[in-house]
Amino acid sequence: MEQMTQLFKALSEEMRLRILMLLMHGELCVCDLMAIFNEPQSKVSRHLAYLKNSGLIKGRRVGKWMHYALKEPMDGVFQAQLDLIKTQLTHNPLFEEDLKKMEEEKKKKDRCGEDSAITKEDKNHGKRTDK
Amino acid sequence: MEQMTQLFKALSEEMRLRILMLLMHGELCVCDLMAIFNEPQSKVSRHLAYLKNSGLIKGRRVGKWMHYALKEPMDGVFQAQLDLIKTQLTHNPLFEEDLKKMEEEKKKKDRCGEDSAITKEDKNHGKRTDK
DNA sequence: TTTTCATATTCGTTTATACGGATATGATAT
DNA sequence: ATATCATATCCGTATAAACGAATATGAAAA
Repeated sequence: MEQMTQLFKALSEEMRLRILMLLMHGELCVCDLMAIFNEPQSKVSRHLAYLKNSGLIKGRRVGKWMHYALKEPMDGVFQAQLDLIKTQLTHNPLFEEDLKKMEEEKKKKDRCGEDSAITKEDKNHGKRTDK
Repeated sequence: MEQMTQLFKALSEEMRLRILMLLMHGELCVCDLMAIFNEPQSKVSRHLAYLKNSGLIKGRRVGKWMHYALKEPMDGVFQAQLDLIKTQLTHNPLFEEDLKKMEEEKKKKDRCGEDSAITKEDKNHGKRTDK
């Protein structure tokens, strides 16, 4: 019950909704989100912390960057809510714009942890940092 | 967008969720809700006002009573959210208990505006509404 | 080790919510 | 008109959220 009200509190703030909508398409790091939203770092991090505390997302460290993704496995109730929200908000111009900016951001080579996955050996001389 | 965040704010409080779950089964007046929740009148009215301002419910005056019901027609996005919430919360003990108390409350004859519906003409033609 | 970079967290402040008790309002009853 | 009833709203207060700027932390680079 309290988990439920906490879920809705997490969903009741615009930036948090925007973050969740983006993470439905995959992992992102804080610097990506800062670039996409053009918002100060403390604000982005604060909302990420809120989402994490609410049980919606998880973070993992990749070198000096923090990558965030939807929590896996996601609570069934939460998942159903996210599915619904996705259908309801996907065609909203604000989110479409965010998505477009995200794609552009991902194209940029030499982003934070490079393309979010591969390419770790290059800089780490073959050593793996995790995963 | 703001309508969306406002919706989630409305859903992020326990009593407001309980009220909505009950109104899915039909109209109720403030005094019913006070009795079901055993909570002070100002608290119940405050949350009803919040739900009304959020566009989820409407009130109509019936004599000296105010009857509240889900807004009709309900915004499509809102309706989908309520449908989902209903499936997710129906089997929660708290809401089951509320529902049971609601039924008991409805059985009580000589409630506020009688059985929430008909009986408008009767009492407007000189019949007593309490006793 | 020292510096730098990405991010988290803290600080002081502002705004929003929530609460119970008290009072205002609007309709009916006397 | 006055009283009463059901409800809305206001009061003072308490807690939670939100913000940008500043600072702390932890990993990598120099």
